[in-house]
Amino acid sequence: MLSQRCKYALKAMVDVARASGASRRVSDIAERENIPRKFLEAIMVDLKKGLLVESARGKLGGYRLSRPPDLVTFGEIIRLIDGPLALLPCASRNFYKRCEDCEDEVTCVLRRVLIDARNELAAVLDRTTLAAALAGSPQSQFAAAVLADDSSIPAG
Amino acid sequence: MLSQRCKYALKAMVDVARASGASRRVSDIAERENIPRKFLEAIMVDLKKGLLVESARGKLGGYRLSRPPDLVTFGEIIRLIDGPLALLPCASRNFYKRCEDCEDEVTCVLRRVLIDARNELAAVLDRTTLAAALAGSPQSQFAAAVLADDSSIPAG
DNA sequence: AAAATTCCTATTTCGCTTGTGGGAATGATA
DNA sequence: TATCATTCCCACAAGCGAAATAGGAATTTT
Repeated sequence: MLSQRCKYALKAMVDVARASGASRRVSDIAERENIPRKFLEAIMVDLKKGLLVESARGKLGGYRLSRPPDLVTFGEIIRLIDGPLALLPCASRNFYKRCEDCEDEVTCVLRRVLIDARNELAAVLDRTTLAAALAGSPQSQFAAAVLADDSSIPAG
Repeated sequence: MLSQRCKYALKAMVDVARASGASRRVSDIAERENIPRKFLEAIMVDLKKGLLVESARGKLGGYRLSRPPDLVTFGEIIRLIDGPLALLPCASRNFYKRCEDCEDEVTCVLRRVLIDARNELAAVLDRTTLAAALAGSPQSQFAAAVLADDSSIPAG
């Protein structure tokens, strides 16, 4: 399950994406999406640090996407806020961590299954972009190819 | 991510499945799988209440599967211990709960995406059985058909 | 009767999540 | 310059659940 924080982040990103390039204020997003304002402020800072949005301060300030919405995937947002998509760290690609209590990870039956599961889940989330979601149809192979991040993959 | 509890449950179920019908003691499972014994005791009781295993007390006591291993899926175990597979309750099939802060759930863009995600994830976990996992190949369409539990599905 | 097991109840400890509050830094406007 | 509205930063508090641990009751075999 996603954290409340992550759910808010996703809703906020969808909201910002709807602005088609324009800026949106935190207070407006918060009111529209029913998110506590101060809490959302902190979340937006995280999204900014993750380079998913850009910000402007002052009277005409607000947040806007730092990329076109067809280049921002749900998987990317979720990883930034909540971390791994996989059900266990040992089955994660981007947040791999060895299973402490596991004798032999390579032959671990459980891990094999959970890697299958994570791959299917990641396939959906890394291919579905904000643009696709707003358009209704869930596909954008282009973004999936562009955004594929295959760094630091465990051997086993 | 799965809880530690759920990871232990999965490892224990795989361990019990390896016994091919025989009983296994909690202390043996705990030692083999590196799980705190008292903690595992509580987990096994949960698995028993969920009808996934049967128990015998006393000197020759222990746990065994209550069904053949090709009729026990990973999805079933995870749901019993951790609850929904979906990333949000409003995208869950077996643990559906309305999203409080959501104005119109039917048209919610986020929910549509997360339902896709949950369906892909559930497809893997509900079709992969203990038997299939132990055999190495991940498929058992038979079990998926038998165990499909389509009760209480939200309309929207 | 003794030993070994499952099973039940209570408690503890710890860290994380979900916020709230105050105010500093920044930028537009008059 | 003064004012106002915004992002941004820091601290903290309350609550909650997860992960155990402990002790012993109930049950079954020998």
